[in-house]
Formats: sequence, structure tokens, C-alpha cells
Amino acid sequence: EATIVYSISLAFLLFLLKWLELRFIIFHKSFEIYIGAIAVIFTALGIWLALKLFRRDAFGTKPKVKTIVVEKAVYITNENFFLNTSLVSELELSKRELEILSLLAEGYSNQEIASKLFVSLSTVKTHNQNLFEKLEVKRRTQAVEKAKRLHLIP
Amino acid sequence: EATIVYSISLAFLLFLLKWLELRFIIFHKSFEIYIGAIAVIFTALGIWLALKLFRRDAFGTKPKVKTIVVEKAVYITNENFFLNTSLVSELELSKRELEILSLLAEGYSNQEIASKLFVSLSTVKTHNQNLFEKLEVKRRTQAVEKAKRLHLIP
DNA sequence: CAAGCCCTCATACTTTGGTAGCAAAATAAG
DNA sequence: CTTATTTTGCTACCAAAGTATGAGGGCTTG
Repeated sequence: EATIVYSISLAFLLFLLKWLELRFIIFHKSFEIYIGAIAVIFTALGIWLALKLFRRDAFGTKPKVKTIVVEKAVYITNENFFLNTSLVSELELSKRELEILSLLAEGYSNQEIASKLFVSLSTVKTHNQNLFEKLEVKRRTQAVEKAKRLHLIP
Repeated sequence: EATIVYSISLAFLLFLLKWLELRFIIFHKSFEIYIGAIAVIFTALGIWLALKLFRRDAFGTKPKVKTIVVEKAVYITNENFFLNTSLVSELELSKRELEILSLLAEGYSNQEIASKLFVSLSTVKTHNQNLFEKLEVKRRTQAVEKAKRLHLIP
């Protein structure tokens, strides 16, 4: 589109030049002025063309690289729970202990846990003992509270 | 700066033209070609100047819009806890019961709760009974789990 | 004021939980 | 294979939690 306009403009200008040539042929001394006029006109044409072709706003202000920073809220809930593994190793909690910890948090009794894990009540009690000692608590309810707080369980 | 370059370029080109004029004076027939060459040269100069002046990248492509999405972690903690009041009234939980429920969640024993609230152990036990019945649970640990799940406590 | 609810407390009893100490398998690590 | 850790299990005792039932005082409301 712009190219067509340019072509037409060019043709028109060449025609204008031809006319000027005929008209100012007598002013042989002003040949340089003539050339200068052409230079100026075509420079302007070039500038206009550049602006047109590259579809810039006529003002040519600052670079148009807009940086839009969008803050996306990521809600951290139980859904995206990640085990605090470093703390687990620090407290030297075993797999089984963590397993039992989860079941404690879900409100199961020792007997229920024993049944679920196919072990005896004694075993669960032993695990509890070790668990409470490692977590430095006295009761299962405290263990659950602390474990949740330390992200050991969801 | 660019203006200076332009001026110098213009001067140089005019000089070149003068030289060309002298050299191609014999080719009188190619006067139009000469003019055309000037037109093309100055058009190019104009384009270059426009790009230079308005500090565009030479490619002049589309405006670049950089969208940076920053993921911001929003931790859902006690801070944005709102009591599920409708559920409280639905379950007919009293103030005192909710109070005790919170203390249960924090891992306190019945005796500790009694001391904190300046009531007897019996009273706490009674509250617990009513609480468990209303929440339809059997143990304090289940009560805490359910209460947290139902947003009755943080 | 009587009815209803909440908070309080008590007794007696049952169940569950927690402590202490010990020890045998199973598994992992060297 | 040996050593260390984990998992499992036991007995016995004590502490805490939970159940059932009753009851008195305070407060609100029809």
C-alpha cells in the first residue's frame, strides 16, 4: 500500500522535476539549487516513507517495548503440600513414623492404626513413643499440631 | 549528533554530485538517470535518517510487548481465617465449646484446659462430651481434624 | 415465672493413651 | 558378612481421655 503511494509520489515528482527542468532551464546558475531542492524533497520523502513503512507513530518517542508485569496469585493450600524433607532427616523420622503421624492427624486411635497397618497395638505404641520423643511432645495432639506446623504432614 | 552526521553526509553527497556533474556532463542524455539516482540516494538517506533519528531498531517489526508473569505465593494461613459462622449455628456450638475446641487443637490436655479457663476438670470433660456429640466424633483428635476441615478453627 | 439453654461441677466407671524397659526379626549400609 | 537402623512385638503400670448420669446456678425469652 505504502509502496504504491511511494511509486505514485515518485512518478509525480519525476514529472514535477521534468517540468521544473523545462521551467528553470534558463536559470543555469541555479542548477545546484535545483539539485539541492531535489535532495531535500527526496530526503523528506524518505523520512515519510520510513515512518509510513515501519508504521511508527509520527512522534517517534520512546522505544515501544512495553513490559507488563502481571502478578499471578498462587494459593498455597493443603493441595500443594510438600514434605519438609530436610526437617524429616534432621529429626530422624522414619517412614513408618511419618505414616503413623499422618494417621494420628486423621484422628485414628492406636488400635485403629494397628489394624490399618496390620501390626499389633504394642507396635503402634512403640512408634508413638519414639515419635513423641523425636518431636519433643507429650501427647498425640501436640504431635499432630507440631507436625502440621512444621509441614511434616498436610 | 545524528544531525551532524546528516549535515556531513549531505555536504559529502553534494560534493559527489558536483563531481558526478562534471564527469557525466558529456552524457547529456542521461540527465534523467542522474536525477533518478539523486532521488534514490536521498530517499535512502531519508529512510536511514528517519530510522536513526527515531531510534528504531533496523528491522522495524511490530511493537514488542513483553509480558512477565510473576507468580506470587499467597500462603493461606491463620491470617486469612474466617469462622464458618453459619456452620457454627447449624451445629449449635456455644462460645465455650469453640474455645475448648481451639485449645484441643493446640494439643492441651483436659487438665491444662481446665487450668487455663479456671474451671474444673469435670467441666472440660462435659464440654468435650457435648462437643464430640455435636461434631459426631469419638475422640478429641477426630474433633480437631473435623473442626479444621470445616473451618471452625484456624 | 417457667422453659430452655449454657456453663458449671461431681461421681463412678471404662477405655484409651502414654511410659519404661526389653528384645527379636527384618532391612539397609558398610 | 557384620553392623546399624528400622520395624516389630511384649509386659506391666500409671495417666489421661471418654462415657453415663445427675444436678445446681445464671441468663434469656415467651
